[in-house]
Amino acid sequence: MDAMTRPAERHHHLGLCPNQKSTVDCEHCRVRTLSVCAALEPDELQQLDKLSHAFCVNAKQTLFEQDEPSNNVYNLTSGSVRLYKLLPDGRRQVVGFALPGDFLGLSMVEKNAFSADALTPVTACQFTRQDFSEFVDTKPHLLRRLHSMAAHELSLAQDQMVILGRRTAEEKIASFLIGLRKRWARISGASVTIPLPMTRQDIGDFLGLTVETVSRLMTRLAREKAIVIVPDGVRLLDVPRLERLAET
Amino acid sequence: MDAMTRPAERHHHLGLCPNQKSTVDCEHCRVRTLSVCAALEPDELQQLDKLSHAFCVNAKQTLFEQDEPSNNVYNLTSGSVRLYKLLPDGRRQVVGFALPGDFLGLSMVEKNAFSADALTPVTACQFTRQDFSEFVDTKPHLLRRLHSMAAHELSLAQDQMVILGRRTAEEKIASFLIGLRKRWARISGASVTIPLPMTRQDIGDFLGLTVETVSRLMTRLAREKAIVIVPDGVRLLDVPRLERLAET
DNA sequence: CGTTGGGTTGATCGACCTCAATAAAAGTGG
DNA sequence: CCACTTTTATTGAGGTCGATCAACCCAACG
Repeated sequence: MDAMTRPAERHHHLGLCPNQKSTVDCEHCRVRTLSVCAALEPDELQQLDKLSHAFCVNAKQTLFEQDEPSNNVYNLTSGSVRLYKLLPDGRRQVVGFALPGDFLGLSMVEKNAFSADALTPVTACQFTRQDFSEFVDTKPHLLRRLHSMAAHELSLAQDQMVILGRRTAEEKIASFLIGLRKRWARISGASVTIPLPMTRQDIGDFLGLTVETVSRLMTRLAREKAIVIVPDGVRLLDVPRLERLAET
Repeated sequence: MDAMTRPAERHHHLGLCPNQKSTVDCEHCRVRTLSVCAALEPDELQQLDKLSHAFCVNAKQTLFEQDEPSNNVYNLTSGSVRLYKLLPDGRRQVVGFALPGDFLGLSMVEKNAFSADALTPVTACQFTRQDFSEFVDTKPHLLRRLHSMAAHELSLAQDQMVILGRRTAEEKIASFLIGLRKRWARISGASVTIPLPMTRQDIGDFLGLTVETVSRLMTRLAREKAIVIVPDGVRLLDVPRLERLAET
């Protein structure tokens, strides 16, 4: 899978950001049909492209931080991003992982509700919030699209509330794997091997568990032949069993 | 507080729905400035009013159910509503409580993502999803408003993820009380006494706790003079302390 | 009245956390 | 390429917070 090549990219030295425009051409953009751009006609796509800045960072770089003014919005074209909130005492809650095609800044509010940093090298189309907001004002169908993506995000957040509030550790892990599999499938097609660009700590902070619990349960699922742990990813052997654990 | 009069209304016999239109007149609607209607000009308000059906149910009645086609959307004018998801084995996660001014059906999708039932007698402006959706299509600024309300919902959902994933039981209770206080303040002005139209079980299902834990911690906060438990509500004595427990 | 639903309280249990050690992998500099 | 550090992952032993199980109270209501 294309997605599985990313771990290699990790080895770029920090600061050596690949010297490329994030998309040479919106027409041939690999994530166009997944992203907010799916709502646009060719001519509109061109107009929007004029406002776009190629954006590109290496792993571990910060895109933006919680409570800071949100000057930019991003349409992610490759790589993955961790979205999280910090409590004053350092506890962390990961509120989501952004994958190619995802839009950061859907709500177009003044301040960032969370921090975002790159888990892998990331490319994106960047817009100033102002530019993007003004463009949206001239294209009601784009606003519709934005709204429907926000509605989808809300639905995912509510599913996550069920997972956090009412599921056991094992069910949380299974739900996480099944959910991620579904998201990768939209992007790069169905596969039993799914990339895990995030650390165990990140997974724990997403599921309300400790690193140790995540590690133990992944090991146990592997011992019981439900999964195989591979470098930077996981292979799902017994999808039905995982789905049973995760079922709504 | 007006809101505190609701518990008395609870004693209406089921089936005896108060015989009144939910709002005689949009112009004088008490929740207009809070609700989706705030985006509308007087003439638009009139147009929308033509599509509206007065909706009115008693406590414990169902508004709509998870996974059913969402034929209607609602603009809540009085009362409160429990929104929840059920797992196949009966575990329940309350994903939110809707209060006057809240809109149910923000995302305008085909199927309900959760069930909703009245905690108190409820009045609302009801629209068919079709009617409302078509109306929205003619009013981009209304779509903007809808989107901004959805963005706000998303933000609340993410805050709830932090509460569910990374807070202790005591912090959960404090966050819940402080959060609800803030919401009631928007509706009926600041007050130290906040109505709790929901049961301890509902609070537990919202916070990922059992009834017993909710009860124990409320009792403890009361014993320590942080709150006073009153019929169908709570009086916050030591707001600073609760805010410290709840702080972001 | 008896029944029912909601709330409180106590005793006990266990899932997950904490603390600690080790292992494995990735980055760094000579 | 090899030593060294740093980061991430795994595993074990023991503790704890909140769950479970059970009893009881009380107000509402038929």
